[in-house]
Amino acid sequence: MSVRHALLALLSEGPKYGLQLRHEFESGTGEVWPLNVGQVYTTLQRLERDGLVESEDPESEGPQKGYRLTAAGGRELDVWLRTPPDTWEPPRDELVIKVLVALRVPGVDVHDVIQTHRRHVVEAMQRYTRLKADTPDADVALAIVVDAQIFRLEAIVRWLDAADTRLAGRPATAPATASTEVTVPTQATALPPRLARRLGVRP
Amino acid sequence: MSVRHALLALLSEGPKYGLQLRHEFESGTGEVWPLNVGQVYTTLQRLERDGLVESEDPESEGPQKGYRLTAAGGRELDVWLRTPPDTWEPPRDELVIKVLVALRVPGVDVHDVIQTHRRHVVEAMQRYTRLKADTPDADVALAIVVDAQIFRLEAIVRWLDAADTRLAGRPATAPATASTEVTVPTQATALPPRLARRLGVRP
DNA sequence: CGACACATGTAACACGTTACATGATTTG
DNA sequence: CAAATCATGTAACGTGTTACATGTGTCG
Repeated sequence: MSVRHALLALLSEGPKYGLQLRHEFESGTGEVWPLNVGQVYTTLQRLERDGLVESEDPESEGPQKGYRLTAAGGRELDVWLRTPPDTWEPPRDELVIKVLVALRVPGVDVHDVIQTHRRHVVEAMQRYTRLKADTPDADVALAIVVDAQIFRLEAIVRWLDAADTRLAGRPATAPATASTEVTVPTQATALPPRLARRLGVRP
Repeated sequence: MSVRHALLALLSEGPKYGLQLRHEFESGTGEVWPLNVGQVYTTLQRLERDGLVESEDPESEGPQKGYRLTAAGGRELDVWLRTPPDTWEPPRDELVIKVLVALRVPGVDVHDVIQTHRRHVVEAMQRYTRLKADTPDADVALAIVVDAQIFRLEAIVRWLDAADTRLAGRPATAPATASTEVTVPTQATALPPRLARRLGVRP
């Protein structure tokens, strides 16, 4: 539901059209999250259907089709800005589920699984910490996004450690029929492509 | 993608049927995340279509339709268990987007928005901290889920504070045409219904 | 019998992703 | 002119949600 409301927010500054909204969304969030153009158009259609947005006369100016925020759209936006994301029913967390179900898979050592993930997360944290150092002070949006990512990853590491402790001294599930050793697709330790581009780094 | 693979994990213990998978998923994750039955069936169908799972003769026993993990399913599961969730392209974070786009909404004080969310998140943290104290030691799954939630919320609070600092002394956007004060749907400070039930608390 | 739980499924919808199609305008 | 960019859209697919439909068996 983020895109829908983000578009409303951008339109609160004044009428805008599809591609423009894409650009402003991406630049406004530190160029980190790509936004599919197709989704912009379909979302605008749904917003118009729901009366949160109006499209202007396509006759007026050039090939662009401008959209304007309605009063109802303004109210919707205002509520969204102050409504906390569900701290209520906690969101399904893939990593948590992964660790918990790993407990029931025969022949899998949960400690192994946890440590594998820990390594990856720590690597990612180091990448972002480096990126933070390289971020120009002027780019507040990027700085804020990077902060969020670092804090998030840090929390994951702490949780992995806590879980590892909780699960220590636990009987390993019976070894599988055959030891299915699988080579893991190790991701190279480099910047995510978008962020690399963001900093003008050539891969 | 969590449900798909979680089902594979549960099936790695042996053949199971739809409702059974639902029960085991929920009990295995601390009874925190409800799993829709319909989704179980459709997911099983897709898994069978993709050759990761086989359905047993429906003739054999009673009304249940058992599913069995295939070799391909086992490989898929093994890879999934050791593949880190995308630390790569960071996941779109609704709260981050909310704060960033709030910067561009006329008449909205970002500091206000941030503090509103901070209050909600701290409240949620307190709920979960209390819940943690009430959780019997035997319930490892629930303890792990609650840990994850607490660490996650803590990271959000830290990030909100960092963002607030970064955005301090920033010119407030021009006041809106009319001061659109909106009463926020304040959620009662109580346990999430599922967790309340989980602890046998009567609402 | 009637209500309830078990068990399987389908339908409709929202959101997100990728890919493709179609014109208009700019620019080398 | 040809290619790239701007601008708008559509189609197909995966996942998740809610709601409904249908049978069977059990128990008061």
